[in-house]
Amino acid sequence: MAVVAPKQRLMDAAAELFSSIGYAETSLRHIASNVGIKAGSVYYHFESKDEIYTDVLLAGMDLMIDGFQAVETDSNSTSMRETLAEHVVGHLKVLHANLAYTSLHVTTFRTAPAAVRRQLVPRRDEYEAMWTALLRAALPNTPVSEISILRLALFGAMNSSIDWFDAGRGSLEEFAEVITDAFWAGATERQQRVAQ
Amino acid sequence: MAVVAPKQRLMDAAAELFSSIGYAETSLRHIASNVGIKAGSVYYHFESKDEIYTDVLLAGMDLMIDGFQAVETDSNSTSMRETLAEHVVGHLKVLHANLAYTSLHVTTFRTAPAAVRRQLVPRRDEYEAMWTALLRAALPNTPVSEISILRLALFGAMNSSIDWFDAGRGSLEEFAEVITDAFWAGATERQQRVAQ
DNA sequence: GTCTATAGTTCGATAGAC
DNA sequence: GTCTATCGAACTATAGAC
Repeated sequence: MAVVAPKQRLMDAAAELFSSIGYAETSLRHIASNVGIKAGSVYYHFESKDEIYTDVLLAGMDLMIDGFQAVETDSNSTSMRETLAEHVVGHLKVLHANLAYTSLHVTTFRTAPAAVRRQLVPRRDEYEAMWTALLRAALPNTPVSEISILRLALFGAMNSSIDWFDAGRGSLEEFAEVITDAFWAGATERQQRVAQ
Repeated sequence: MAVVAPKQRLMDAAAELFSSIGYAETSLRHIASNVGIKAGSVYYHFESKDEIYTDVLLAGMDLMIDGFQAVETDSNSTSMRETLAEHVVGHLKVLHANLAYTSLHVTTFRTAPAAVRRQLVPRRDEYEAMWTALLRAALPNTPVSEISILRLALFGAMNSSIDWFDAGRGSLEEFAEVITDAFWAGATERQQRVAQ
């Protein structure tokens, strides 16, 4: 029975603290103490605080990308409406199953050090491109500029749930349904209006 | 010709820095230097860094509340769909016209010191209640639990624009239209489904 | 692989001169 | 109302013992 790697345990502790009190407010002493070692020892595993941050953010985005691809693979949906719905559920499930890692992209990425941000941008672009392609396929008659807006608004709606979703008081599936209905009905209605 | 009050100038500088680099990363020395004074002098105007933060957040939320009420007063819309659209535009306009103040509620409020958060909660609740009442009036046949989800998703979609909206490449009105269509069409479609 | 000890910085806040 | 000077605390990161 393998023990969890120290590097992984440090990343878990760091992710938890980053997302609960913020990056700047989280000290290496605090991270280290949460895994039972001293601050100086952290430097055996990581070169800097920024490296921990970068690794955590990369891991978070990889989870989202893997989640998207898993939906593609498992899906046997017939309609685009259904495919979209599955991806919305998938996004929300991966997001909330790994909140400490994934929520940082919503909450703190914006003020991350430039060097950290630079290393993350390609991976984030990759995920965004997957969604753009999905929406273009689902709404072939919607102008590209509007697809952009739709994707950003959809991300905003889904990701805001990190602040308010409480697993004890509702299901992710219910939220996914409401959101999918909104964006699907709104976009198809607009398409019909333009077609007239 | 009255000069801008020093307190106001400090708040402007602080809000700008808080929103661009984050609260913890912003030093009093930096704020002070941006208005041409020294860090020690800030304490003549404010009791602490937290007090500046609280005042900025309160001012930001007051702007949103005033904006909502201004829409109510000016509105001569006939349909609920139109009233909702006006409020979406209003929210987005006030949000983006005062980004340094208002965006902090989206970006940093979550990790604000407990004492700061406590002083803000009533004011934020007030604004949220206005929107809940609006949505309940607009969608009288939608269950209350779903109104909650709709409001949170709508806020998420609207507020995410602080990260991506570029006044040079699109209009707030266009975004407001897309969003209003989405939430209106989705919610009304769901109502009809339930009614059947 | 973890420890102690500490260098070197920066921070919020205070005191007192002007 | 702003200044200088500084206190005490906290931080990242390094060096070297074990």
